[in-house]
Amino acid sequence: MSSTTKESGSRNRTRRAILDAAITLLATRPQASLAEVAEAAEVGRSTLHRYFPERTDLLSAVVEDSLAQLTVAVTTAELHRGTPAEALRRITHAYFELSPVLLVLFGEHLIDTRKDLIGDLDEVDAPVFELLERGQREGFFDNGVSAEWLNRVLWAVVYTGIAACAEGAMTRHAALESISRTLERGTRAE
Amino acid sequence: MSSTTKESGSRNRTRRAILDAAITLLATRPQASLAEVAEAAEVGRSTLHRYFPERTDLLSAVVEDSLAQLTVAVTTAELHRGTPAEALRRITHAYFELSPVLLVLFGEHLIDTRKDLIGDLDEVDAPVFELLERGQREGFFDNGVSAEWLNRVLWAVVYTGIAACAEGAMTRHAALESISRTLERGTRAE
DNA sequence: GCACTTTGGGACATCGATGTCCCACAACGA
DNA sequence: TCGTTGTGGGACATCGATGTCCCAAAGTGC
Repeated sequence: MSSTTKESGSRNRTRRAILDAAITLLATRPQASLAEVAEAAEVGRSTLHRYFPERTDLLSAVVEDSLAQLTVAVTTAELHRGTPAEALRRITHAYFELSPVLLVLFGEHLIDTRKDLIGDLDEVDAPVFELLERGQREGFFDNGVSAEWLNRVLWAVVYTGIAACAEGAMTRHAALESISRTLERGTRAE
Repeated sequence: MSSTTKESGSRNRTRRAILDAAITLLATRPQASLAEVAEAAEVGRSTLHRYFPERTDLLSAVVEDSLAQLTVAVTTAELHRGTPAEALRRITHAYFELSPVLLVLFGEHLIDTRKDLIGDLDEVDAPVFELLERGQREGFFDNGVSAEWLNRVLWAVVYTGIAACAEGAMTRHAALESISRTLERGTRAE
């Protein structure tokens, strides 16, 4: 509930630099060493250890920060507004823009570190879940599968687009278009 | 092109046991140690090293074996027969049954070891690609996205179902049903 | 039963990642 | 300017994973 409070200002900046670098790096290479993270953050290895004494401390902070960013995105999307189709498009877009965060959260390494944060993830995308259920009730989304399944598919398809971009197989625009199209068709009711 | 040829018979059995255990284990824990692999295969660590001197040797063999299994599955599915919808259902089913193999191939750790095997993967599911293109030509599958995209979505959705099963969130039957349903709707033309 | 093959496990060296400590130096604020 | 705060890098100990070697024991086929 508080991370950018207190502290000297320069401490906050350093902390953010480390976190940003870690998220970017761990998104593509979850097994990256702390030395690599420090280098990516343009920070000494001892400084990194000063902020995050152990590797798990860094991992936890990365996941927490990712969840925080995700929360902001979900909240901003105001999924209760407009038609389910429109809201789906908004959240899809929002997820896509959070590429590194998605990658970090989707990668399974968080399982190794903090089991308790998995529950937080469910909490964070509760609004998405509600959107999916609302869409099902209103006849927009497929009722033949569970809302949980739709949620999983949402994540998977967005992830696929991000991965395709990362490989250079598609442009961001093309990926976003394909994601939206496939999701709309795959999730809507007859 | 040859792996179960020659050799003493007991060597083949041991090799298979190691490979099977490795695929199963690495599917869920790509970073598992060689000691764990040996234990899972009920084999001494020195025996493991005798068959696969280095870790990369084991990883390569695992990927090669996975590709071989995938090849058999794709060939057996005879994707050129029947309607695209039927063929899609067959390959979906086949992929799903190969859960651990899919997990191993989908996990990115293969990228670290043998870049050259990625091309082999494209080669292996070339028939799937052809199916998707055929379906597009015949008006069964969505023409608004690329066949490559459809292929990625196919993998992603099957993977999602497998993951859901692994977490105990769904039964295998429910997962397979959801996968098929979502894929059919998500990929077909208007 | 005998010779050959295969196996299991211990002992050992090595390597990279991690974590700790310390100290000189730079940055910053009153 | 001076004291406080933050930083970078080196030295070091530790740990787990990896890889090598060897030998006694179990398994296999003739």
